[in-house]
Amino acid sequence: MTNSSTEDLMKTFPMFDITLANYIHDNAESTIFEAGEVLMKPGQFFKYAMLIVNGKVKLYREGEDGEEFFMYFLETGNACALSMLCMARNQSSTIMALAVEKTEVVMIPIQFMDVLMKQFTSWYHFVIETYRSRFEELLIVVDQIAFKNMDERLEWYLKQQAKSLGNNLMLTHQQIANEINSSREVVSRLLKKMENNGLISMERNSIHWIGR
Amino acid sequence: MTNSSTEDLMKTFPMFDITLANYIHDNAESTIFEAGEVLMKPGQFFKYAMLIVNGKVKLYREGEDGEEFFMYFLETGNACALSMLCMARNQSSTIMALAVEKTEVVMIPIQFMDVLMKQFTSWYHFVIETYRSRFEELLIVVDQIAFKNMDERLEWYLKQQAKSLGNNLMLTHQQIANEINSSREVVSRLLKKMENNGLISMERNSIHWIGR
DNA sequence: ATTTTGGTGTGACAATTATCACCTAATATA
DNA sequence: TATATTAGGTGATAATTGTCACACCAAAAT
Repeated sequence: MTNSSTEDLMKTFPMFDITLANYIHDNAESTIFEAGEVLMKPGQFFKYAMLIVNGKVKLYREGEDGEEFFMYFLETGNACALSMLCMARNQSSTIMALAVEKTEVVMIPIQFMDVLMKQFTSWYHFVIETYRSRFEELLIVVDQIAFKNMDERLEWYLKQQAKSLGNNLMLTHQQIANEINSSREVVSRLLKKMENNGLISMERNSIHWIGR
Repeated sequence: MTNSSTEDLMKTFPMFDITLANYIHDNAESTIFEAGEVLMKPGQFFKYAMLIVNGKVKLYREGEDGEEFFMYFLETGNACALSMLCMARNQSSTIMALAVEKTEVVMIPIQFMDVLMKQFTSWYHFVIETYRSRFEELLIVVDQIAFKNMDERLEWYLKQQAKSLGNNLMLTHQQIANEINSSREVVSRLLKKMENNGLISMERNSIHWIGR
């Protein structure tokens, strides 16, 4: 592995056994994705488990007509549950992962999974915790789209973005519309309401989250 | 354990180690839920991992006003990912599980989880496979509600039900409306269209799935 | 300096879905 | 048998969201 040392790995993934960190360091590749680069896109067969050593990644579900529906963030110390899922089934992915800032990813080739699973208890724990936490996030996404109207969904979306990216969000109305599967006009009108209610302030190309 | 023998367990969960099956048999309780009984409801703190030894269970996500949105089925040989999830966090559940037929459930108390995880590789594999497959199902649910209109969602819903419960579905329009978070009138009208298109036939209290 | 481009605002209208009112028919109960 | 209850059908209308048309303006490009 090129970029990260075993020590770096242990800092970001403190639940790892030292021998596990070494094993990963010896057998995985470290890749840097610049902001805006795609880590994983639909139709791609996936041969790696991905660990986020540093940075931030947005995960999207793809619609049949190429819509990109935002689901959740992966942050430093997270792993991509989907990459493991695709690997396990040797299936093409149905999601898109996008680096929102410069992101260092450790990519563990599929052939090492068996050894990792068999030899390292802490790897098992990590994989289970990864699934568990992504599962929880996905349940909240289901709540939002099953039970809530656009105004509440938009508010929740912005709150999530602000939590991960800070209160100054460089987003156009069109981008937001794409990510919540709505239309620019609807988003513009709802944002205007939110601004009137003092929940946000707006400028061209950016939204400042104030909150309640 | 009262009802099932170790041999029964091994038949339903062939990926289990024999020693694992024995361990579970010795330490878990077996419970029978009759059709219509609730296995797990929101607000309940969960102290067991649940394995479906026999029967069928419907999983719902609960809305704030008590709406019950259908997500997926658990069938013989499945486990409830959510029960593990709640246990792990000692959190109250936010889902509802309902037996749709007489169902035998093995309930493993939380205090045995650590031993299971540490001692039995086949238990680890099983838990991971459980999360993996439920995760996939949940992604498809997201697809449906994020991208599809009611007519397509209704068709998909009926197809799922028919696949699990057989082509003769004992469901009222009101029940269906509750499970897809719509209203009876909308469901009635859409079903009428589907009947005209030869996709289903209807009687009072039941729908016969024909398909394409 | 002028033009082009892209982001945003807004009214009019369309499509989808939800709600209300009221009806008929089948089934259950007194 | 008479009556109540529940399932289902249907038109009218409302609420939400999506689409179209077009205007305005700021930033970027020429």
